[in-house]
Amino acid sequence: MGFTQHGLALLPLLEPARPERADAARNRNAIMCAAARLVAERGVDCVTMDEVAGAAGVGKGTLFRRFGDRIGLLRALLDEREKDFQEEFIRGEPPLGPGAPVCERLIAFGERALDEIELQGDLMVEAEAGAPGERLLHNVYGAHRAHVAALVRELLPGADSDYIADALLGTLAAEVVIYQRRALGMPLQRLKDGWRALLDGLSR
Amino acid sequence: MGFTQHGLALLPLLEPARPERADAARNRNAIMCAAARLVAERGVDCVTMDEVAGAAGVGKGTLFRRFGDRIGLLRALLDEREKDFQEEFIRGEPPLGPGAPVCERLIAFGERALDEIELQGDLMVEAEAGAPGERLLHNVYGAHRAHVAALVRELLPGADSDYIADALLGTLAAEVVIYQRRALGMPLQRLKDGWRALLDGLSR
DNA sequence: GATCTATTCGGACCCTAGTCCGCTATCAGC
DNA sequence: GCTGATAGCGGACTAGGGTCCGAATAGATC
Repeated sequence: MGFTQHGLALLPLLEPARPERADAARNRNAIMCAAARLVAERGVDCVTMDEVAGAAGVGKGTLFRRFGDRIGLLRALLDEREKDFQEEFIRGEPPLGPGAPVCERLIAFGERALDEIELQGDLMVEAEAGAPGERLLHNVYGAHRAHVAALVRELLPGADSDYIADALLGTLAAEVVIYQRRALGMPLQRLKDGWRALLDGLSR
Repeated sequence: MGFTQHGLALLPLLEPARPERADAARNRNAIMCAAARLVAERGVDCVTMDEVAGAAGVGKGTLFRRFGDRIGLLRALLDEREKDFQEEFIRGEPPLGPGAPVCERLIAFGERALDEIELQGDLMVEAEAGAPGERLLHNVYGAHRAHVAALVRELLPGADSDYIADALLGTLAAEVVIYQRRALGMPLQRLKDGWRALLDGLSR
């Protein structure tokens, strides 16, 4: 497994003026590989930062310098797939990407997001669980929000698209989806149907 | 300020068989008064459990024995008002209580919930920020969910009322509302209008 | 290759939530 | 009142996240 530089998720952000030093890059890679392995082996909530540092063969200071905090590290682990997702809904094929009818794109967006949670929900829940409100201020939420709001603006020209975007994205928060899937035992398909019904209801 | 026994929020829960011992009741009261005072003075995120214990004149063990954890203490602080809220929407006057048209009741529910967040949002955010998903498993969410789902079931007989309840309550999560109010600067009235529009959209 | 500076490294340290268990106070029954 | 079982108390202790700063290293410049 190989990881590239940058821990951000919004697309074409300017790279740092000076490239990262060789030892720093080596360590970043070692840390992310170790973290990914430990998380896969033991589950995200049974991995401490000390263990990650130990497994990567670096000191704790290095770990925190690179990733800021635990949440930062987890987000970095999710970053690759998130970039793919963003690429798909911004420039990818319909129905997720441009070209399909707006309502179809929204449906596809939700279904894709639910699939992603199905795949790495635990990690996402933990990564969202930082300081209260932090996830909402982060790039990932911002990108999703901007995308959904833009589509809603097309779909319902008079409506408060920003508010509706938050409302819709609320149903796709990993915490909520995991609760519905595990605690309530709702099948994935039911959530997809519900999402579609929500959009149908709003656009009718 | 005086606080009564019990830390739960769902309505007529059976009281413990044997009433709490006198010293325990005294300590509970001292702790809650101290906690309420410290939170009011310094803001909820600047109060540690040690400080609360110190200010209440009890040991740390007592604090944790009574309230389980930090979240438990904060929830207990919110409990009185939450009980009032539940009383209002279950047995109170219309439009919040029974008697008004279902849609009106839902609108009133959301507006009341938003007002509550306006009043003690910080505390609520912090109290919701426990282990991921914990808030959803708690009595308070359960009670709100049951209420909203029941109303939705009446309003839209064919729909997936449980799913819709989660979707609607997502917009009333303290974390989201605080984000909209503070980070995005949305006025409270805009959130109330948005809530109403959401319900109009769904019931149309 | 020597030198110099900015960047990075790493582990000792701090803070706070939460646990544990021997000691103490309460109160029901006598 | 006395007494014994039971519930409650409290502070020393642990664990894990996050900080700090002197030491070490990369890599640009000469």
